[in-house]
Amino acid sequence: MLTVILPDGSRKQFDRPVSSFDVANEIGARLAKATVVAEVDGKMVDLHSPLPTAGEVNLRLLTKKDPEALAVMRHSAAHVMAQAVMRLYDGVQLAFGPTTGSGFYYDMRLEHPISEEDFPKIEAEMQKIVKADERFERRDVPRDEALALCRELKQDFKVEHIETGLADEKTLSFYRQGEFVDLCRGKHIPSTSHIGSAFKLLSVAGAYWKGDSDREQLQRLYATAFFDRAELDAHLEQLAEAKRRDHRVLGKQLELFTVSQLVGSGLILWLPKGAILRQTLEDYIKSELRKRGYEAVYTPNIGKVELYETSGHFPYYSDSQFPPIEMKDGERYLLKPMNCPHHIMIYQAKPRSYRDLPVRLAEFGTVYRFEQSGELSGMTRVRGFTQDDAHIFCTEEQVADEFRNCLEMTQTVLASLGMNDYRVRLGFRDPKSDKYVGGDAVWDRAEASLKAVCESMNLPDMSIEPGEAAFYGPKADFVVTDCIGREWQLGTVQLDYNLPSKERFGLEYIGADNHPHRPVMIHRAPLGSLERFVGVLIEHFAGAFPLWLAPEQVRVLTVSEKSDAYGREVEKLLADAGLRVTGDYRGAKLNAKIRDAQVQLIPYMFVVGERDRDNRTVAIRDRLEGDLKEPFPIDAAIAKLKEEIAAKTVRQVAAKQPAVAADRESQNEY
RNA sequence: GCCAGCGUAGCUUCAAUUGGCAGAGCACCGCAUUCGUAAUGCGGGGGUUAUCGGUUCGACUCCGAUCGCUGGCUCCA
Repeated sequence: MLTVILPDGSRKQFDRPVSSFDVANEIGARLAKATVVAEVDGKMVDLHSPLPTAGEVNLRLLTKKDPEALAVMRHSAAHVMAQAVMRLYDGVQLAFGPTTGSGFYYDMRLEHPISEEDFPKIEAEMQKIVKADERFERRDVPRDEALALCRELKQDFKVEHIETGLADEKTLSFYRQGEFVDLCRGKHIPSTSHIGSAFKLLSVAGAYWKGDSDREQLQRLYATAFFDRAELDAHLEQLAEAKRRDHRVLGKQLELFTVSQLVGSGLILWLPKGAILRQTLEDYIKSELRKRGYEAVYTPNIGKVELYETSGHFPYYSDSQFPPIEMKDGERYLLKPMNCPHHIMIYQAKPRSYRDLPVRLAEFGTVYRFEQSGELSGMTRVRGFTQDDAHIFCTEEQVADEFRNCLEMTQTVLASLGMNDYRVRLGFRDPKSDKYVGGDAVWDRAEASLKAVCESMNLPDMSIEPGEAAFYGPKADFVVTDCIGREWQLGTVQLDYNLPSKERFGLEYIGADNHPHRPVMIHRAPLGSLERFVGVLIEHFAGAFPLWLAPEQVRVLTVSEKSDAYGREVEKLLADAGLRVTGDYRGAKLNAKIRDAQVQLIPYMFVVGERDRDNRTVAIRDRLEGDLKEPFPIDAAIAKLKEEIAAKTVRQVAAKQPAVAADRESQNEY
């Protein structure tokens, strides 16, 4: 006797073997038809797989209204897409086909290079399979049988995967729909008709087998599916909208930055308006640094190769550096890829006492890294960038407080810009890799203290990720998502017991005991790189910056030439008050001037006509609120803006794109 | 670096029948208009169709190479 408990608490009893589908059918034929997948005691199961014959189970029947059901359907759609491709092209070898946060993909090998022109054909074939309403049938088989089956199907990747990735599995499951059979963990929808017609192939890309660039490159087909056409349309519209606020598009439109072929790829040229953004941010960071006891330093853009051999950067990252500049006498200089070795030289410029610590050396340091050409992207991935860098040299006892202060400063800075949507990633070493300097004991100590500090701070969405450490130490990265769903590391705080060590720079300070001791280093950059940060910031505000950051804060618009002289007077008063102001004195109509300023996302427009001239007032038009109606005396108008600037008020942040963001893979490929 | 796609005026707004005279809109410049909260009218300039080579009577269009960009993979101190 089986007792099934439904979410509403009601119970049903069965004395015959039943599946979740049978239970649904018992409740109602319509429910049975609408159910996509079931959850038994919290675990997802196929609708038609048998329930236990005795005892009690909690059963949830999931329909397309349940978000979990969507991922299951998309996974099934991935199978159907693979089936369609196999029908259209010969010799298809399947690799992995998981779902993602916003859709799914399938990696496969085939002779024919798939292009977007093939998408309609593939979609049409998928539609046929959906119409045929093929059932998804699961089969669990012992591993030797599974191997035999995959060999028979000539699926080399699946054979390899069973032999390596799934070496510990005793039985393996396959799913079949129609003629298509795939090694797969599941779960799946009952039959292909549940996919409906709201699916779309999105792009094709290369992807390495098992993510290994030394191995074969496969074709990856990206697609998405929804239960309703309207949801698909909304998703596609969101993608289009995200593209419109891409920092590369807005950067050009708003004249913030450019890249010149002649200067070189990945080298940002800051245009005057972009430079204002950057300067304003730098000034803000500088004021924070002063408050927090940092000292400013300046260091050159190159250093001898030996410096970076000692630090380890040169041997570890020689591939991603501009090659050394070689002098006639054999001296070699490197464009600096990091600021820390230079700052270490400053630390070492004189003997240090424990009384001096912590020493906090800050610099907006420009560094150069030769990123692979395929990686370059707008301002977010570049070959030359400036870090809001600083290095803290402190005693072991001071580490926790210093580290906490760095994290806290980063949080303060992000919060002041309305950037609340980020996650914190603790990058620890990968125990299997040998790319790290320093012994295990040092690393264990560093990771433990970093973890303890972070756990005491309630950081958002914190995760520990092995293999994400810097080669010299573990770190806490602040990771944000851009408008098309890509994650970027911005702020970072890194703990370093290695560069100070005897094997590297052998840093010392004299302790209270009059003996030399080894300091600990913290590397930190709240914004990370100015280039990347501004790129993300452009998308964060969709180009509509808060007043304190806006390159042009206010524009004076004259109603006609009759108010020209007064307009220029107002403009001068604003400029004298320290505001970034321009005036529009064209012969155009006011409506046209307003439209231009509005399109250029200017926070405030001061409209002046003859009435204003006579009353010494301005009519304020707020970018967000429109005409404020009541005219302001000039002084009051200036005071209003200065107040908003002083408070660094953030009035509006671009709407999030929920379907695009956080595209992390789910683990259902097997 | 790898896979795929795309390069037409300042513009990520785009057009140009099967290969047959490179064209609009916006922006820019000039003239007229003097206007009170999202585009005034008229006129004008602007192109070696990314670059180089090939096929052809003829190439924006077809083929090849190079450069650049885009999406993804790998990498990211």
